[in-house]
Amino acid sequence: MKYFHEQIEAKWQENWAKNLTFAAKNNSDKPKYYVLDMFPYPSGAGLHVGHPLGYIASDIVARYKRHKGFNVLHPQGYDSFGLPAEQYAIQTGQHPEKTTKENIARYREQLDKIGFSFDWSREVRTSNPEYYKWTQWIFIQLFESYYCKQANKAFPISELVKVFEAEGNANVDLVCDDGVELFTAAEWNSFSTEKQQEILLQYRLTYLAETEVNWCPALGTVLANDEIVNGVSERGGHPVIRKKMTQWSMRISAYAERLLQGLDTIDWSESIKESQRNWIGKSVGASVKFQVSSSKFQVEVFTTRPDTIFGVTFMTLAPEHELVSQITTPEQKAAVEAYVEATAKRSERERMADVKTISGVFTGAYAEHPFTKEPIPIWIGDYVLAGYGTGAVMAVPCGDERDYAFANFFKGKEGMPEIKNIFNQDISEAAYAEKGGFELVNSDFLNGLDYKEGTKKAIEALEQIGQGKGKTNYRLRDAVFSRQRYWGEPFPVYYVNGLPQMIEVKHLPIILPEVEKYLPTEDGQPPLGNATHWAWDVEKLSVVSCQLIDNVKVFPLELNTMPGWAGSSWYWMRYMDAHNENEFAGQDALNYWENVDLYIGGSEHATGHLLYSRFWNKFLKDRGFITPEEPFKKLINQGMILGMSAYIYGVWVSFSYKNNTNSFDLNRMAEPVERPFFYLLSKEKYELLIKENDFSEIENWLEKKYSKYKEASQITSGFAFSTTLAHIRVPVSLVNLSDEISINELKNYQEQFDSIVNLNGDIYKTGREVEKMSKSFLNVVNPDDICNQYGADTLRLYEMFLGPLEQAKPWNTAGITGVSGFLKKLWRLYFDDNGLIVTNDEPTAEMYKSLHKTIKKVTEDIENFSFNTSVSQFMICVNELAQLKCNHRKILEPLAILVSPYAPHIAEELWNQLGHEGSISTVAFPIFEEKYLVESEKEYPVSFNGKMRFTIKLPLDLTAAQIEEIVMADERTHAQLQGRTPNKVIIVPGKIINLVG
RNA sequence: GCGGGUGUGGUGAAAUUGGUAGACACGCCAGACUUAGGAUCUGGUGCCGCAAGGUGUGUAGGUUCGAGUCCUAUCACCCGCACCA
Repeated sequence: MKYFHEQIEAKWQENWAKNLTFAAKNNSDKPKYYVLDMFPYPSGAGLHVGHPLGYIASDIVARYKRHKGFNVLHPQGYDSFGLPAEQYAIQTGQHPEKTTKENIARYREQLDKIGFSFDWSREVRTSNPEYYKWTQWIFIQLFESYYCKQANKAFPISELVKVFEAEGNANVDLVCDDGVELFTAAEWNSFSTEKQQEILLQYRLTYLAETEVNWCPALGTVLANDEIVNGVSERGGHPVIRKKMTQWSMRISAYAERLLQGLDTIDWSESIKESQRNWIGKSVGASVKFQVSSSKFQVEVFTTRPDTIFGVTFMTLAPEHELVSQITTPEQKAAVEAYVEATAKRSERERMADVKTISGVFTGAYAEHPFTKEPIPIWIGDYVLAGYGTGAVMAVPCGDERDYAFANFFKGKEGMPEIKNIFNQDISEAAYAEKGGFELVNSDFLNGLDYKEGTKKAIEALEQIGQGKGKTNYRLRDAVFSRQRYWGEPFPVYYVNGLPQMIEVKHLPIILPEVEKYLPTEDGQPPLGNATHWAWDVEKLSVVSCQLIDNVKVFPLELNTMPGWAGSSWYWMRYMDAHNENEFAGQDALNYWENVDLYIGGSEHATGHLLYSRFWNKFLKDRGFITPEEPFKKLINQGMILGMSAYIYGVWVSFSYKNNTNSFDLNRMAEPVERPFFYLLSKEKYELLIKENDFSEIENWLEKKYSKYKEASQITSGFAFSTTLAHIRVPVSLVNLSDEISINELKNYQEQFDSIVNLNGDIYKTGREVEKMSKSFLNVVNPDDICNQYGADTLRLYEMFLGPLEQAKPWNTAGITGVSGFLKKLWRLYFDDNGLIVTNDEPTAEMYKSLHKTIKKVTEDIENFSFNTSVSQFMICVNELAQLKCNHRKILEPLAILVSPYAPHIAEELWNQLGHEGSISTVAFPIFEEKYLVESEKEYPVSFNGKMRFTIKLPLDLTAAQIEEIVMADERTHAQLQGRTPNKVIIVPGKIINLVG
């Protein structure tokens, strides 16, 4: 009986689906284990072999935990709102829902082929109204909450109203917008409802405010900071500009400290934690207020070096700073305005690109030093960022490189005084930016102090005169939550007199309306502006036609939609109780599953999804909906699987000639002149050509071949070839396991390869290079193809065998024969040509040893997520058992269970063929027993001065003295020592023997 | 510039945490069986050397009886952040 994966795998996949083998129960006597994959965005391109890597790893853990007696939750779903489907809709007019459904169907088909043990009965799709109903609900909860700094948690906004009614807002310590006005209880109670609403908006955890946002004109939408990479949009790479817009934001900054502290409690990789710490960007220092001379204005700055307060030489404001226009003197007005305008025109990217160019303008205004009362000139400069701190700095050139460079650049100009040095250090060449190794001088009451003492004392003094205080600043900004897109969750919000009103929870979901076009409207409204039925009737309590809007009973609905990360910021909770119609998940289910024990996904979500998810989790905890502080206890980032692009090498040859007056491109002329063609060279030859820059061979060949042209076309002069070296990617699907490609096949494949000329026959050996796996690089390997040819079990084993899960590694299909052969070998332990050969004989000690070695290793490996070494161990074990001619049930039954998390289909089949009913998936995992590994002898390595010379087999119960005696008597020892006596003999029983001297 | 990570055969990678470096595979070489081989099986394969032997984990030092593993310095590459005050 031979091993045919085709028959086995389809059979078991059907069996699992039919019997709901992997459906998890929400109550059980077993301990729970929740293992989750980052759910995919179903793109039109389908899966390549890189995508399932993490799913295979998590599936092994899920299956292993079931064997170990856990009640395992291992769900899967789709992050199905998002930009690509919408872009496609704009191009084709197809509803994104349609393409999304098609893509999901294709994903599901591909996933099913790999034999995952997902509990599909809990599938979620973020674009389903039953799901986004609860995304809308969470949004409302955030709106109805505020954050108390003292209690360090969120509370219902209704409680804040009570506080305002009783005592106003002067004594509350809450996270809110900058510059909220102070009021007493009496004032609050006298305010109109509208005014009260406006004030509350400044405290809510999701709020509507005019803020400076990242506007991407090409995508027609705003983007959050984490959606911008190097100044351009993450999707599509379009430029992004700063723009003031009224947008929904999430007050994630309220959670900055908890998001930072929480990192110490979770088992994530150091690099992801570091990314998050970086993103949160905590810095401790002080805020200092400078009075602007002869005016009512104050400039507030944030500094991490309050100890250098006496070194302040000037101040710099960001060009966007609101005080700029108010403090600039008439003489400087023109120059300042020109500078501000020039800065505004530059994109974020341009500004980032040239950080070395120093620019700035003096405003003409002066501030007063808080202690010396000396005048300090106020400048503007684009090295100061509007978005960080207060958008203003106190410049201390002696202690900061940027201030130093700025001061030197404008040295001698109006408004730029001599640099003040407050360190007992030389600053003639550069600033002294260290936080140690100095003593403060020229600093009045700070003289003689160091950084630590100086900082402390400076803050105390500033507090005394009311011009500063200790402050912790975070780089983390509130997250913009509106998108001017169609394919996202609609907000459950309508507007009365421009003020947002929440729709009552019982009327959710507010379903995404149909639109004619997915583009923005002509007057620049978001796509939902195209909807005809998009107004809220407060009497009928339903969505009605926009024509009925009267702003009395019928009001306009919000036209923005939520960003892509909304739906993914809580989905792990929905899996716990995926069909609950009354709650986002039931209390019992939430209490039972708590949070995710193991989360596997890509590191590209380090600062986006993973930060937002932690934020929502903490919020829902604060409001008493859930109990865990963190959503994902352990996180593993699988490494990227890279592609092996195939290249052909050669020269592009094209022709041109000149007659007396005109230059012609012969390629454009009618026959008989040929088109440019690609003349193939071997990779070695190509590299040699590049090195030596010698084209004579090709040119000679061309000269010969085309001499007839010269005659035929009667061109006597100016006929020329141009040759350009190039290497071109070819589809890896056409390349065989020996890297060879048929030129004919390639020509038939695509027109662009038509012009290839190969003088060495039809077969060409391509060069391989490791690159990102991508459709555009023609190097995508499809898991379906691997499953069809080698089987899902082989694919699973090979993906794990490639190397450590977290490492990036190239995919090379050629190597798959190793694991494919292993499965065949495994099968042959159980079957020969005539059928089952398993016996009930008692296995030998060696067979037990091989098995238990494997039990030990595989158990440890799975616990340590070291899947590649498990596969090696399986191979070792099967090789040994084959050598031992082992066909003993007592060995082969446990072996099938050991293999089953990795290669579940073959394991099920073997289990059944061994006469068991039902699935192997919950059979107890074999237990390692030390007794089978106990050895009586050891092959000792004998070293002389640390160099291993020979080995000697000795009983393990010998003492060191006995070993020494035997070794010293050995002939080979005498040969090595050549009469010398060792100075020292080191013997570690059971390990090593080393003779020194 | 700051932070995180990685350097081991022709290739992917192992190494019980200080104890025989290169397990397990791919590839390659030789052989067997075959009409055939991209099937199967056997043996070999770090490098130099016919061999004895020498040498070898990015580089240079150090600790140790013994270092891929620990310490110091240094180089290269990858990832993240970056005028963050």
